[in-house]
Amino acid sequence: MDRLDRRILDLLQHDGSLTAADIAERVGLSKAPCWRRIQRLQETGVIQRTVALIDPKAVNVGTTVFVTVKTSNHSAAWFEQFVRTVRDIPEVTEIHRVSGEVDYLLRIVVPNIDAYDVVYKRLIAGCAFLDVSASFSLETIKQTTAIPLNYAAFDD
Amino acid sequence: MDRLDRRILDLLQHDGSLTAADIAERVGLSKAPCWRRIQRLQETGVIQRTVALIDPKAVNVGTTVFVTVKTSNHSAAWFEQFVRTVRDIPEVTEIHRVSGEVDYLLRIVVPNIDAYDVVYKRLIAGCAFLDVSASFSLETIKQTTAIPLNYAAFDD
DNA sequence: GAGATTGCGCAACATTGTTGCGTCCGGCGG
DNA sequence: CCGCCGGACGCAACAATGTTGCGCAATCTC
Repeated sequence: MDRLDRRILDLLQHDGSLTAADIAERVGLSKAPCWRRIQRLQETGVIQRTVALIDPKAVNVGTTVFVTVKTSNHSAAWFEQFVRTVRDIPEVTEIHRVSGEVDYLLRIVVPNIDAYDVVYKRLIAGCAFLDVSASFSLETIKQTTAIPLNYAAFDD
Repeated sequence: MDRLDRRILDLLQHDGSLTAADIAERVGLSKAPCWRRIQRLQETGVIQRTVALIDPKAVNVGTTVFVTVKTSNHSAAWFEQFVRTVRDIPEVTEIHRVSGEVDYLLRIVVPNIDAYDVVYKRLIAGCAFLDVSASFSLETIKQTTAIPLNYAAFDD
């Protein structure tokens, strides 16, 4: 993993439809070795996958909700039940166990508040919580999947 | 936008490297009209773009922090200054104005806690806050960019 | 300093993207 | 009831891109 790989990653995480020839030209390589680097980055899992990003509002799923959760039952059994409950709900796009006041933070994407309530009821039906608190996104000011690659520390 | 478009979108948001022929076969279409549908979805902005997803840990940027922010200055000028401050920080991957106890929620991606502190200092240098509270992700249980497309209400 | 290793570039071939055209189905007006 | 018209599909050809093998140069190792 050198500077070239980093530049390739940065190009691809902003535009995954770039051709190997495009990238080769921009990083100053010919297309075959560039393609092989991309291939290696995929096979080693540095590039997990490439996906299409859909405009949520264009498909009427434009409401994002952040839900914080507290549990009173800090057991492995509760955790497993919790994961089983939330992992397969497609509206739940992120689940983090976090430090601080709350125990878990969920990111939920739904068409509207009514649809959130359906998800909420499905949550509390599958699992016991000490507290569940929803915070609706009124305006998404920025949103990107790009990871900052300015940290030069990882030149192997 | 019909059922076929929805299936195409769902395939592409899980694997953007699928060829038009692959998708055509899975949705029961021949490749030309399928390609034209994909093209139309891109041109109308339903598909915003396709990107490569990078394993954060593979590039040593594996720490996610959720930062909630309160302001005492609810003015348009403050908002503009806030957006200017945070929008161009690459470590800040999401900015939401939210309902509830706090005013804004930021999602920040950094290599470690020290790097978060650098971002924090950059934040408070550019903008005045009533409160800033960080919550570190200790474990990412689920993470996806896929939007739930099970809502059949949008058959135009 | 010689051999081994790694990565690059060139060139050929396979696969996929892209376009034009003819056909079929469904809706609309005569 | 019939014929016209618009939209979407399928087929086939062509252009662009992905993919692979091979030879060469630079670097590292011993």
